[in-house]
Amino acid sequence: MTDFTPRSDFLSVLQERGFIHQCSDMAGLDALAVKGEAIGYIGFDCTAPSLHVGSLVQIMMLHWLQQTGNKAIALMGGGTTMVGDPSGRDETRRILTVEDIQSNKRGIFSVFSRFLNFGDGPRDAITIDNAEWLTTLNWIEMLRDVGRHFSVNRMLSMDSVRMRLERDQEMSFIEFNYMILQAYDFTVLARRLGCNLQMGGSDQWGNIVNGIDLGRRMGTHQLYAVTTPLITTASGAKMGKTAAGAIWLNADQMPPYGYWQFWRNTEDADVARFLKLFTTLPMGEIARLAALQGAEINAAKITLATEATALLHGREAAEAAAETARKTFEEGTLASDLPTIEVSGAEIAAGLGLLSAFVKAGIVPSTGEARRQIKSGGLRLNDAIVSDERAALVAGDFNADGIAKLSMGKKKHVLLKRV
RNA sequence: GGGGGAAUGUCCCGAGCGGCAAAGGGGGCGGACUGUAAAUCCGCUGGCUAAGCCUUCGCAGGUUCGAGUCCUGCUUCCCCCA
Repeated sequence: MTDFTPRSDFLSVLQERGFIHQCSDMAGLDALAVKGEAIGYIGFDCTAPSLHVGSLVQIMMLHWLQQTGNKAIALMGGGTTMVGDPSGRDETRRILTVEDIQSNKRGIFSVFSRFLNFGDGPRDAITIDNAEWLTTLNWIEMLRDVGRHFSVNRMLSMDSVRMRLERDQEMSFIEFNYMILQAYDFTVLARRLGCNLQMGGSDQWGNIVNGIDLGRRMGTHQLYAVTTPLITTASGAKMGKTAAGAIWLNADQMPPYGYWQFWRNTEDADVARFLKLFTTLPMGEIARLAALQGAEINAAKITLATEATALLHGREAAEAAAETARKTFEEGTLASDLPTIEVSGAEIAAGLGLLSAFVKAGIVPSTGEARRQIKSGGLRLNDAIVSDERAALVAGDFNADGIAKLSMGKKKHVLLKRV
């Protein structure tokens, strides 16, 4: 961003932590935030049962908005999800059923309570679903009150539309309307709740500015926009897509240990940036951690992992994950809260093959894959490399507590528990 | 409505004279080197009761000893004309 020096805590924090990609009017917004009068919202799609790390920057922004004495609104896109945002997509989104959207909404909301304090007080965060007003809209009224303010010429020139047209890709009318609905949301929130700020990812800039524009034409108070940069890793990959798939925020889809590991494996070059964005550690502490060199930077990664996990899953779960990792990687001993799979004594007595055991543990998808991994020396039983693909588990492979450890590579470990 | 083109290994892109478990990438996984990092190098990347068997090239039939490849019909998508 520019050299503007904000006076408000809100914009100061966002600026020094690297949240700001674009802002419609820093000075104007700053003046509101100084008085604690910024009322900002971010819309969240309900296309999946859980948000993933990609939305975390946005959530952190709402968190800071509230922490710095302003009001935060989490808008659930129950209505807009029925339409589908074409931004950043080169294909039409799958149309979800209303039931799917409802259950997705519940899953997503469970995450917000970790980052925001909800309630009825003036500084409490609130959540609201745009289905509330979008589903009852009257087509003719909508055209007269809102549609007249939109220029199709300009809509056609928007990135999300233009790209589709240039590539000769289909864009349905329903998607074409998405930006109108999002702009309309902004004005509804402005009128109902006094909302004056919309935040979002950089891909939302066009949609947000449309909302500001519509607000002006429809006579709301002045509205503002802030967008975050697209967060990629230093090697250019999008955040949150890894080997195993997306990094979900809901614990049932990504347990705290896995979440901790995700942050622990951050690239060197990303550590400082991520500490600023995804933890609430003071800037001084972050500067100290960022100065670490070479192998010492691992200490910073551990802090990053624990702090980020604590924000989402609580301090206790984060410490437990850190301890599990310490035992597993530094001591090479058994940590009891690694993922555990139970097997019956009878099954073992019958001669459970190692190949099947690895499949059962969910480490490999098929025995074929297990065989391949054995050939390249990737599988281990109790830390000993498995070389015989015909081997079977025997009683001696289990320790006194009836536990055997199966591993693939350095990072994947699963315990087998005999019951 | 008329004419033309496309669909391939269930991650993606993409070659494929009738003998094909099917070239090559990307991505991913494992190994070496390291620091649970990056970069680099090597290997692997349909399933199984595994020297064998089974299932894959949009769907359904057909020709053939043998079909991803040829023929017929269908579905979906794209382009041009109206």
